[in-house]
This record gives sequence, C-alpha cells and structure tokens, in this order.
Amino acid sequence: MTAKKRAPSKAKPRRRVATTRPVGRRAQNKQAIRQRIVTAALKLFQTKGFDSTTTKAIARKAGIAEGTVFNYFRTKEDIALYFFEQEVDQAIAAVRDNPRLRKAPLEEKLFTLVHSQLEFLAPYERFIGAAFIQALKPASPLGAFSHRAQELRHRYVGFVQELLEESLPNHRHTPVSWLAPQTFWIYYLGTLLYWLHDTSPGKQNTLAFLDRSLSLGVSMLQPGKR
Amino acid sequence: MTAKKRAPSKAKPRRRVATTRPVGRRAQNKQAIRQRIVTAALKLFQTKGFDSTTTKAIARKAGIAEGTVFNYFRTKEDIALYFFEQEVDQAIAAVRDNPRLRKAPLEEKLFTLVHSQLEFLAPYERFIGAAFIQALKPASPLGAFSHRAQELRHRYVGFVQELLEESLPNHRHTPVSWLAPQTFWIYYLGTLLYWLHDTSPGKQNTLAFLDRSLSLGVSMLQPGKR
DNA sequence: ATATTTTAGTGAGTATACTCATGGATTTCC
DNA sequence: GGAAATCCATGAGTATACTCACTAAAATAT
Repeated sequence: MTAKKRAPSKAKPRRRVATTRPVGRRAQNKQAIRQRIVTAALKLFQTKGFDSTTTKAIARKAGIAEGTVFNYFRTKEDIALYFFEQEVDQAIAAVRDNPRLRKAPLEEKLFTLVHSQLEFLAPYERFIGAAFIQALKPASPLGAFSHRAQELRHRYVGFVQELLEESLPNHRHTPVSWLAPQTFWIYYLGTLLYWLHDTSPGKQNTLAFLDRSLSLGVSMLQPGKR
Repeated sequence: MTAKKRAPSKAKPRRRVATTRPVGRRAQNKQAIRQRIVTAALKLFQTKGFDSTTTKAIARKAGIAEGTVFNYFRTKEDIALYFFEQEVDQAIAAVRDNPRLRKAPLEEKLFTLVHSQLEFLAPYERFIGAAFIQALKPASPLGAFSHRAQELRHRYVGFVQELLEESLPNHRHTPVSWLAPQTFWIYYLGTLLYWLHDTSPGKQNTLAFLDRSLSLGVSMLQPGKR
C-alpha cells in the first residue's frame, strides 16, 4: 500500500549525503538505460536489419542483462515503435512550431508534415525498408494497423484533424471530411512505400508526387474554393 | 506415417498395377497433405487466433509431423498467405466471370471486386482481425507490403489495371492513371480496416463507404465524363 | 541510523518457429 | 520383377523472443 506521508516532525535529514543527487538515482538511471537500449537497438537494426537483430545482442550492446530489455519494452517491436513515436512527434512539432505555416494553405502544412517525417527517416532508410515496411505483415503486433500502434496513429490522425478544421472553418462534418484524417494515414503509408522505392536524386519523385497529390486531395475537400 | 494401408492382398497384382491411378500416389498425397495443413491451420487461426496457434498444433490437427509443415510452407505466415491468395483469386474470378459486368461502369466492377473479397473474408473475421490486420506490423515477412506477398499484390494490381484500361480506353497514361492501381491496393487495405471496425448490421456502413468513395475516385479519373 | 518497503536488474528457464540428417516409401529405369 | 534413383515425412535439435523468481540497491519510515 501507499505509505502515508506523515509530517516529518523530526528534523529534516537534509542528509542528502554528499554523493546523492536531488533527482533519485533510480529515476535517473532508468532514463539512461532506456536511452541506451533504444540507441543500441537502432544501430543494430540499421546494420543487421530487424529480424537478424537479437534481443541478446541489443542487451549486450547496451551493457545490460537480456531480461532488462523487457522491463522497458514489452516486445522487440515496441523498441522500433518507440522510434516511430519520435518520428511522428517530431513531424507534428515541425508543423506546429513553424510560424510561417500559421496561415499557409492546408496543402503546405500537410506537405511539411510528411516531408518532416521522411527527412527523419532518411538516415534509417535501410532499417525502414528491411524491417518496418516489410513489417506490414499479417501477424505483426507493431503493425501500422495494429492495436499496439493504435495510440500513435491516433495522435497522428488527431493532428491532421486539427489542421483540417483550422483550414476548413466552414466545414460541415461531411462524410468526406470525417474520413479524411483516417484516409491520410493510409495515404502516408502509401507515400512511404513510394519513397522507399524512389531512386530519383533527392527523392524528388516522391516530393513531386506529394505536391501533386496533396493539391488534388485538398481541392477535393474545398469544392467551392479556387 | 500416414494411416493409409497398402492392400495386403496379392490376389490380383497385375490388375492392380495396371490400374494404378494415373496420378502417382505421391503427388496425390502431397495435394491432400497441403489441403489438410491449410484446413487445420485455418480452423485453429479462427478459434485461437494467429499468434496463439502453434505449428505443432497445426501439425497435430493435420495428422503429420511438425517438420512436415515446413516442407509445404516456408513460414507459418505463408500458410495464412495461401489463404489470402484464394481470397484474391476468387474475387478476380467473380468479376471476370460475371457477364452482367461486361459493360458495367468501372465503379461497379471495382465495387464487386472488393465486395467479393469482403464476402470471402466474412466467416474468418476474427482471424483477420486478430492476425492479419494486426499483422501489418513493422517486422513481418508476410506483410501487405512485404516481399513475400509481392506476387499476390501484383496479381491484384494487374487485374485492377486491366479494368481501368478497359473502361478508360482513351486514357493517356497520365501520372494519375498510372498510380491508380497501386493506390487501389492501399485503398483496399484501408477499406478492410474500416470493415473490421464496422459494427453496423450487414456491414452496411462499409458498403456505403465503398459506394461513395469509388464514385468519387472514378470521377477523378474521368474528368470529362459525367 | 536502522528497519521496512519498493523498485528494478539478473540470467537461467520456457515456449515455439524453424532446420536438418535420416531412412523408408515411391517412382523410374532396365 | 528387381535395382537404382528420387522423393519426402520425420522428430530431435537449434535459435531466440520472452518469463519469472530472486535479490540487491534505493527509497521511505521509524
């Protein structure tokens, strides 16, 4: 049970001891270990691919026991999911924190969103191709549609929803506008697939595709405008 | 060993040899075993879900040794993939063999295609939800985008391509029309996701969604028409 | 400070997907 | 009909994701 905090009538033992930090050693250590796991795993995923990277190898590289990995992540795929959370959060922040986009047209915001995601993923292309996309398999718990990743998808879809409502103030919750954010997630996955296969310099084909398809899509949502 | 017994009788060896099935016992047996594996696996997937179904259980139910399963399917997921091959082939046939659709509008053909797929999957909804969709994970070899499932996707996309060219005789290989079949695969996956979450009677919401979105999509491909 | 409670790392253990050497059954060749 | 070649089911073995009982360290209470 939770211990009741009782007024320490005693003199405060400010005795933090010379070597003790104000932040508990434990909490501090946890953060560090989590980071070590993610860093080690990512490095291994990049070089050996997802399947060929063993949890034992991750633990070894992180300097911890194998079992410890599972004190932090429920499954090996959750480690990868953690990486994609950063990807999504980073892209959302990139759009939110860009003052120039405040009053930019919707398609520009969406372009920036997806573009940020792709930029983030670029250094890990091999890992993505080998593990994440190959990952869209039928029995995967981390999958793009999986329950495990649902929360991440919700965060993403919720943000897209915000952007839409912000740009289409007079939208009347039409079926289309309601479906649009969900659809956008699928659209993003398709784009990722395209991007992975895009061998044009600087992935310019993907960027062109993004530009065109977003204009088209947004114009469908704003039949009056233009 | 299989339970099949040899006829011990030597009474009419000549006759028996002469009338031995034209198809070797081996080939015949192989076909039967493959079928037994698929049937057993599917039944187990339905009741216990994909992950909780062990290959040992599949082998046991099929009456074979565990190793034998892997003489027929490279991975457990390949067994599921086999099931989806049937799903796709069946749907393609349903559209091809329906004379009424010969000169029907494109959206009707596409509607029938997807509808056939969903009808096929209906009895296995639990399995799909638990294993196949959950399957779109980041490390899966059978995945919707996976290399393993590529051929199946090609077959599907190729057929959609046929339908498009058939209905848009004067199409000029625009970027949009070239991408359309690929996009349709993604669209199908999204629809499947929608279908799985659709609790309306008879999945009518999904059907309505299909109807609307296909009309919309097709009209984008035929800007002149209408 | 000492005692008690809570937290979290450990690594041997478990479950299971998949491999492989073997030999018996089937087919082929004569 | 028999010998040689081929096929393929077998199941013990391997690799590895994940579990769990234990314990030591840290936090909290006395």
